[in-house]
Amino acid sequence: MARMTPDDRRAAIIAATLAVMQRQGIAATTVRDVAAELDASSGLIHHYMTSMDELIAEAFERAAGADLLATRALVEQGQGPLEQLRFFFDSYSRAGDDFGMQLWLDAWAEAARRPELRQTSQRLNQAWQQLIRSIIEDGVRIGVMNCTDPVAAAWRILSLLDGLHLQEVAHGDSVTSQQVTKWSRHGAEIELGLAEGTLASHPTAPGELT
Amino acid sequence: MARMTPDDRRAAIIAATLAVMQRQGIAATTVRDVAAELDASSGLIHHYMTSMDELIAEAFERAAGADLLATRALVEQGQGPLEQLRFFFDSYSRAGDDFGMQLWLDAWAEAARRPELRQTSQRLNQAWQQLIRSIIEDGVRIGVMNCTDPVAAAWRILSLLDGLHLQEVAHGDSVTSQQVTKWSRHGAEIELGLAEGTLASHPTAPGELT
DNA sequence: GACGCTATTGCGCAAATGTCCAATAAGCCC
DNA sequence: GGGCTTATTGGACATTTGCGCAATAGCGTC
Repeated sequence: MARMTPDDRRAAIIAATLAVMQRQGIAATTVRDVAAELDASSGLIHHYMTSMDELIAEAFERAAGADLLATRALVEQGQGPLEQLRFFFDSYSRAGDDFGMQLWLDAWAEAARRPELRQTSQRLNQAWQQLIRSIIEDGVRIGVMNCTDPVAAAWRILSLLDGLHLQEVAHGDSVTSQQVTKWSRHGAEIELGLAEGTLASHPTAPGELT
Repeated sequence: MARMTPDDRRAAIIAATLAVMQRQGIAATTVRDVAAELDASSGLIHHYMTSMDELIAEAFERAAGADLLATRALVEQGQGPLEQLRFFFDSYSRAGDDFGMQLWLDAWAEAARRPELRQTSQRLNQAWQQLIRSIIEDGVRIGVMNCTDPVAAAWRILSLLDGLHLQEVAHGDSVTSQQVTKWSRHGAEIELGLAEGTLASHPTAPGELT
């Protein structure tokens, strides 16, 4: 294997770990799999990471953190809180695809037993909630949303999204992807006193995929 | 080890598995741990269970199924849909204590890799949703609840509960137990067009703990 | 071109895991 | 009490895991 600078190698290891994690889930990710993905030796991973925990926590943070940044960036392009919330849902459906969501399921379950992973997962979930909360507070301030407790409402909207996605990813045909999209948006409409359809997917959202 | 009838032994194995699962999580439950809990040999477990998957699925079903039955029983004691829904929340907070909920987190995450567990988990989640749905349909029929899509509303209420509990169990101090109770009930009130406080914990609910 | 630093290798080790199987012994019927 | 059924044992086996270590090789410096 070509010799690399420590920074580059570290980044490459995390990227490879991420690929394996997405393919097999956190629990089934092994040092040897990561090494194979890198086409390198297993010893190399331990030369950079002191433990498997550290490796997993760091890779998860990178994956989930990237989703958060992408959503934040898209939200900031929205004109006003309503469009911002619409973009939020657009982006979240994409970030919460099967791969990403299985990662979150693993992280939540493993959080009880992996302290580093737990911290990362908690911090990112709080960041998601704050993103929603600030949109709601803006919406209330300019009078397009109705909400007496933005903190609670933000946790509810986030939890509803996660709970629905969870059913879709864990059980497949209980709840379909379209239902998650439709039901979660409608839930937010009810929560914030919006007319039905207000949060329906914006057909010309910037950065839209498919 | 004393010789037992197959039925009794099978029940004992499942009970022991459950104890280990609660202590260590589903992913970390091993045949040897279960055998040690039983104070029996590891071979005995495979004499009754064809695979580890079956063992785990069956133990999970027993634990989660009991919670469902308990909640159903309590709900049936409610006079009218409003009290029934109140009892539902009372019972769910109890069923969803840290042990029970961590089990669900493990189950959802492991569902992708354990087909039998996946089936069990999916079936039970659907049963929970149907329980809520039937309460809502009754409530709409007699005019005390307002809901145009009981199926979607039931999934939302269940997912909201799961999503909030998830934060509480996985992250501890992001969301407190009281907030889960308060926020999930208020979410259902908004969803069903009920006055705030309608679903607040009933002080004299039968079978109430603590 | 020689030298030194260190990225990289490749194997070995100990522990853990699911599964299987021949041997043992406990209860039941005659 | 003898014999049959089968619950139960206890360990063997192959595999996988995280981790450590001595050896090797790539790259910069003089």
